[in-house]
Amino acid sequence: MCNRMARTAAPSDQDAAERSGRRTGLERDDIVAAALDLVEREGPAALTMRRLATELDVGTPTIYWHVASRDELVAEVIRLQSSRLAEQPITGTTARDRVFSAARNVWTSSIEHRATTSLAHQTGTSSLLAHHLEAALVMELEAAGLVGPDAAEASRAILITISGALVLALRDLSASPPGSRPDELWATSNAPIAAATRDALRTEPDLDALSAITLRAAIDHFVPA
Amino acid sequence: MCNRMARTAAPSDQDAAERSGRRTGLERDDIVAAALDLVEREGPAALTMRRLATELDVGTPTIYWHVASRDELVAEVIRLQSSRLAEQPITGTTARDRVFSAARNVWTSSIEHRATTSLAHQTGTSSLLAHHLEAALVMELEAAGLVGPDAAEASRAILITISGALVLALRDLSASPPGSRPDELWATSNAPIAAATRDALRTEPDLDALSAITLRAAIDHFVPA
DNA sequence: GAGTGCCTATGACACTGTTACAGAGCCGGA
DNA sequence: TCCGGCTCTGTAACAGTGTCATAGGCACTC
Repeated sequence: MCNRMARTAAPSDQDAAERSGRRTGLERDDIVAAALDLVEREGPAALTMRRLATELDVGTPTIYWHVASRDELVAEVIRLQSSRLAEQPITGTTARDRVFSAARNVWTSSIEHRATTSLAHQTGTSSLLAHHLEAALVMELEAAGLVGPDAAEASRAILITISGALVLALRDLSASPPGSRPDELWATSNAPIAAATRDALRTEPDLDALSAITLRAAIDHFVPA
Repeated sequence: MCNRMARTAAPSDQDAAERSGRRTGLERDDIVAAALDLVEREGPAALTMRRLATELDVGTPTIYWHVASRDELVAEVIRLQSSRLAEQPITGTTARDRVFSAARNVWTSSIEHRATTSLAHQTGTSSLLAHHLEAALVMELEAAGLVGPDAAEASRAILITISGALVLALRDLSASPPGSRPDELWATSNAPIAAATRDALRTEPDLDALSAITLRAAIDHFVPA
């Protein structure tokens, strides 16, 4: 027992300079940054300890010296991405518009970095990823007059709407086995449904618009005008 | 080339009797049923080909003779569970109440069989799992006066609401690494938020109630009274 | 009895996360 | 100058995973 778990605490910034002539200069932050880059480039499945080690031209145990486990690495990757996403501009003049804008920031950035979003989703760290943007959303809710449990409830309802739409938007239809894609299901279904409805259900939805509409509905319900 | 992929088509029911004295009588349906049972008992992670083979007192290749791959097995498990979930009673007199009841059936059955729901979620087969209940929902939407794209849009918005709440309800907080749980995040956050709001965000939400409220909001917006 | 198909076990391959161990390179002190 | 110790890294391995090539057994038909 001795080594690992180093630098789990915060103070790891000022010593970056004096440690100049270490070995390879490989730092925890470098590993996390490389991991995030790898995920963004080649998807969540590419984030393998060996693969990441190869990317850094290093052995796998080296990574384990800086990071306790893959789970912790993933959490750190999500944390980094979360901080990069912070501080997005919120537009609008009315309270509802500003809340919508703040919520929309979560959606757009999740879609733009879908690989990282999927990774967070798979590892149950979505709340970590969205935390900064969620804080901005809560601030707008308070500005709209909601405080305490009301603000929490509205915030959660809004995020439920977004993450539900993300589930649909991020799933990989090409990876699902034949016969389990929605359009096939509706095509072979014998439910007593109008042909027009069936056709509508078979077409790929415009999730960007659908997400916006559902979001509006939630905001109109929870945020006072 | 020869064997596998057997019985991928439908006609596999009437020959169940005449094949009485085969070998062990192990059938594709038995494997799928055992897999579903295993998942319900010990969670999605327990569904391993070797584990399932041991459960059936059989070698792994035997499973691969009946089933092409793990993905196909999972799809079949979800399909089985979906058919078991079908035909749940819908209550209510008004159109909106009946739509709410149909949508609520998806929620309650997903929560009751959370292991299977998680499995479907992880493998991107959620639409397969919910398909029968979704069909019932669409029928109620048509009864409420929505047809074609309108019905499809309302159906999707409602399912977005439910699956979003399920994402929150099914995540395993104990598995997430320290520092990434929502209550910790809000405790350490320095966002300019009222203390009451922060406290509310730190408490575990009543997702059952929250899901119902958000669902009501969506229905009120999409389904005419 | 011989042959043909259906079904099954043995054993292996490539891959994953993780770690025990041995050893480099640099630091401070004697 | 040497030397111990700390920090970091490579080699090799363990226990898992999904998947498959191969060989064989069983029940049936001719």
